[in-house]
Amino acid sequence: MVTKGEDTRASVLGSALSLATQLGLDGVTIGKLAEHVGMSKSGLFAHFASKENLQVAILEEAVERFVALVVTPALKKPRGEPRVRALIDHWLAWSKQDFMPGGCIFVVAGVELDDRPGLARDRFVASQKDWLATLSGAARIAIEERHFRKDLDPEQLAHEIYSIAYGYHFLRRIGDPARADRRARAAFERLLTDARVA
Amino acid sequence: MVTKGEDTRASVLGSALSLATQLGLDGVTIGKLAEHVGMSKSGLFAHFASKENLQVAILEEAVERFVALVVTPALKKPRGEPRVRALIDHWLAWSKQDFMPGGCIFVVAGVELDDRPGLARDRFVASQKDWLATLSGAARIAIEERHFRKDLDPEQLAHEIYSIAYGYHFLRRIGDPARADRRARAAFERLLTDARVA
DNA sequence: TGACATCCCGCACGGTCGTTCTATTTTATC
DNA sequence: GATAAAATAGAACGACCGTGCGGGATGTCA
Repeated sequence: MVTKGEDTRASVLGSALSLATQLGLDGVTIGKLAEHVGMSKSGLFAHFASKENLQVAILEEAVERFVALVVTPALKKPRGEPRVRALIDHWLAWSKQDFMPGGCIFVVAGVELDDRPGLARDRFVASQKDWLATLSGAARIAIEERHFRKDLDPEQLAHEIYSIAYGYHFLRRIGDPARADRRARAAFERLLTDARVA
Repeated sequence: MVTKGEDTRASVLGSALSLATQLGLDGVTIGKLAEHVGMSKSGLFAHFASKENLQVAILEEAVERFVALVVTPALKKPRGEPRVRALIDHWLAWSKQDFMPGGCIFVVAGVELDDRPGLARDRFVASQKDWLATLSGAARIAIEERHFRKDLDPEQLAHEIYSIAYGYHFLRRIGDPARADRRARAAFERLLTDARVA
């Protein structure tokens, strides 16, 4: 059964996630968030007990959605290159989700939490390590399936996929988003072509 | 002649730049900055007249240093691939500069200014467009010099160099910085190898 | 319907924010 | 060394920050 409190908390987190992509994790103040969801500061605050907890909760909400929208669907694809491609495709779609009007929350969090030890940073770093492991794992499977070259370094591939996606996030804002999309896809194609067996 | 005011302003901007890489542009509050340089809030504030101006000034200081440390030295290298390589090498060194303890200021600014129209954002976007133009220009010259393939898309190459560098910035923080460095360099090598004439 | 737990609000607290005054000190010029 | 100009300090402002407390509203279940 879903209590009223859990319900409120979930919808607050949805708004908080959206706000965080635009204003940063620090920019999501209790006051602004409360106004945004039509609650009092203190009423909202009671759900999280501290701002740091709120930030961690935002990250956990984001990870949950990321897994649901990117990782899980890709795992249903056949092992090997198709699964790697699915991860990439869903990832590109991810940073355009409506609930993240300011772009990928992990990019935002990465910059902010960089130099700030604490629970939020720990949670973020763990999520990114997980994600890199997922990427390199999929690449390793593609090698096993003989889709990719035997001498391919799966972690290097994961690193480069990660870079292109993060670069995409920035370049989309500087120039024409459609062009950035095309260029990112072209970069991925070059990457995959290079990874395939000769 | 250098007046006292110009001198103070310059040293304040140096501190502000350092702080901004760790706390973000918004995180550089007048109070913290004043304490950091041993001045009063109001005395410091008089130099910039508004926080937005301060942020723009920080960006201009950063651009100036970037040109001096990355662009200008590379322009002294021979046209073609050597110059492209120099741009890349100096760029990697750039984000490790002592005066940017929190990493590349442009990455930080990019995330923060994303959704915030204003002078600071305008200044940032202009700087990044300039930089992309410099990169693709160097690539175009390398094509003319027959170092790179004739059918190479210089803007695509610029886009990919940009992505690898920005990805490097993030990956350096998640795992082992030395490993991130090696992987970024490997990615660049692959990029250049692919760009060369067959 | 009554009892009780949960949820939420109003209010207040000490701090810090950006910014604006006025006054004082320091610097540059003759 | 006098004087005008520039640089800095001090105190104050209204606004917002994160956070705690006490009580009223709302939901849950016998």
